[in-house]
Amino acid sequence: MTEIAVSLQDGESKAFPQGSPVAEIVKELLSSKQRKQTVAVRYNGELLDLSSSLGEDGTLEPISVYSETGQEILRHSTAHIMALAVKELYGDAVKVAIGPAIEDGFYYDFDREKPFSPDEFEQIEQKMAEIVNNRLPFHRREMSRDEAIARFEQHGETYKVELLSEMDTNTVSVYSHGSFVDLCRGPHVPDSSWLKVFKLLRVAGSYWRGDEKRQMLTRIYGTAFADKKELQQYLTRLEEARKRDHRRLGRQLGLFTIQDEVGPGLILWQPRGALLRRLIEDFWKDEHYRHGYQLLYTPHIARQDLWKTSGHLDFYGDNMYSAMEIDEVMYQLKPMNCPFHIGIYNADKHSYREFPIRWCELGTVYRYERTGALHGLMRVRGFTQDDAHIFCRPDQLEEEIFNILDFNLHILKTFGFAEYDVFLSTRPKKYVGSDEHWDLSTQALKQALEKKQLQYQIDPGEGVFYGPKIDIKIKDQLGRSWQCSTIQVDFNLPERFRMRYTGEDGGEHQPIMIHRALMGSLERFIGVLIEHYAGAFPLWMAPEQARIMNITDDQGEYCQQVYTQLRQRGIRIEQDVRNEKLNYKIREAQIMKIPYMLIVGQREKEEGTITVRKKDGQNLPPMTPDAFCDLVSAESNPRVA
RNA sequence: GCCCACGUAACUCAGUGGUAGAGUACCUCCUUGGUAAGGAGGAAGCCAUCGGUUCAAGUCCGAUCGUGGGCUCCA
Repeated sequence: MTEIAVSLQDGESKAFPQGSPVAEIVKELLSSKQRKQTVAVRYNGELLDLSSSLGEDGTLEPISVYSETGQEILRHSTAHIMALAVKELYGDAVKVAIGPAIEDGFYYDFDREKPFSPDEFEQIEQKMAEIVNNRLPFHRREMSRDEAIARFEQHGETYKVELLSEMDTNTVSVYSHGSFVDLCRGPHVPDSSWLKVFKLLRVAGSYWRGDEKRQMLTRIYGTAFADKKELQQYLTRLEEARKRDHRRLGRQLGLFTIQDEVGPGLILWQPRGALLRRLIEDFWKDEHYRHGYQLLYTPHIARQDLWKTSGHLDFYGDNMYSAMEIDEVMYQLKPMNCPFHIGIYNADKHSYREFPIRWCELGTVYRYERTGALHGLMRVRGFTQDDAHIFCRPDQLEEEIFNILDFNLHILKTFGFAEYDVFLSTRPKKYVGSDEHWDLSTQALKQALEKKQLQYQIDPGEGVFYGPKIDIKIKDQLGRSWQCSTIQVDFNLPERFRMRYTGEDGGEHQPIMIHRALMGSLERFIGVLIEHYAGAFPLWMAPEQARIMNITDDQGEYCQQVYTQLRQRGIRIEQDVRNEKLNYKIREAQIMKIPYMLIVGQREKEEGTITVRKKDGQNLPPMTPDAFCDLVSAESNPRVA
């Protein structure tokens, strides 16, 4: 007999024949209850819905386990079951911290003398499966904060006690399942039998409350899904993401290498990567010329005194490399380009009529990053910023910021990024400059954002020491966010370096300085680009646009001839005249993600043509090399791409 | 920097204390083949580095360097 079973979180359960109006039943059941509860709805024992939240107005919202909320509940409950399993296995040797659901899964932080190792996953998973099979109910209870503190203290759960003692509510909710009681807001599934599909993924260290001065805990990450198929899809997605990891593709496509001998976080650009970078740089320079910028070049080191004047030594010293002595004077590697641009400014007297002055530079800087922070191209120790500094009058500030935002979005769009997160970062704890200046510049950034009609979030206290900033973050394939663009107002350096201009009134005034980078750093930006395109770059930045290949040795000479012709016309072409089968050559070109393969056999040689095979496998009708040139030039302009 | 894992040929990886392995790439030869891997042979490794345990260490232990996943920090 088919039936619907509805179980409430407090353990009560009722069955009804199929066809019963589920929402009505649940509503009726819940109407006699005091609090919001999660209820499970099963058809023939199969889990169908997580229903929850009898709202204030008495309406019922069913929650599917496939919905975002449903998944979150599943995962959160799985985290609790994992904690229970761990407690049952290791008892008082383990203290629990926190265990939330996160994007794609959950984690739980534990404090244990010997950190967990993945070798223990099997044991824990087995225990979890056991608990799931026992259909252990989740019971929600409310108690006073003091009672809860007493309870957790008794069990030695000091982390929970710390959390509780900082809460300002009098009543808290706890969930119990078996021997494990956890401080938790809920909601949870009614019982553990809901949690069929889960997997522990990895262990990681994490500081208690995210504070590196506090206890290092062991975090176990896992995930849970409504069914096996969903889990499988998730694992497949991870695998796909791994395939487009820029470190893997960087190796495969011959773009860059990082070698122990040279040092961590220092990039060696291989010929193809160097070409890709040059194409990006050329485009960047060209666009800056069009947008009224002038290009600068500055050195990599400067006297230490310069960094004292700029305040970098005080505020950024931990990230700078040690000084070197040259002719009894101390010098240091630059972590930023700004002081040099200011030096160029101060080389001349300036008038308000020149403003805004827009100076840009692809400036290579060196910053000490802790080893654990390094990550492929994304986080390195030596990198090239696409830096610029704009000097203007206060009345030009807002408009200039607006212009930069506009330019910024144009550049990102050309590179194929239409989605990003925008943040406005405000005054940090460690800062220079007056509060008045900070407020003024924060306001200008805000207004420009609003005028540009950009959605943004406020990142409180995340500004640089010398000013507030707008950051634009791009997401990589694994969903990690990388800050690329940054626009920063600075009232500080102009003051420190006594920058001046002559105003309309003939008096001396101080210019406002804006720092900005659009791509952030070439290294990181290219890293994001590699993952974004999975290495298959658009024609305008593909290091190798075409590869010509002969079928037999007979066409070797013809191949060479066409190759030379196309190269002279500026096509980025390579030739493959090895004694290999065509299949083999195509396969290799395909793996290298080359947009066009030009095939020449006997037929083409006789007709003076080439056969063009596109990356997607499509063949174009035979054409002359000249016709191909026209085709490529039309397609390889970034401004129309 | 902190926690865990890892480091073997150019690359991807086997190798659970007893003579160092595979596939790919590379070199030579055969093959001249029309849209994603033709065949045969060859060369290639101080098993990251340093120290220890052992009759014996790629394998066990420690340190250092590096990498990966996180935490913290950040373009």
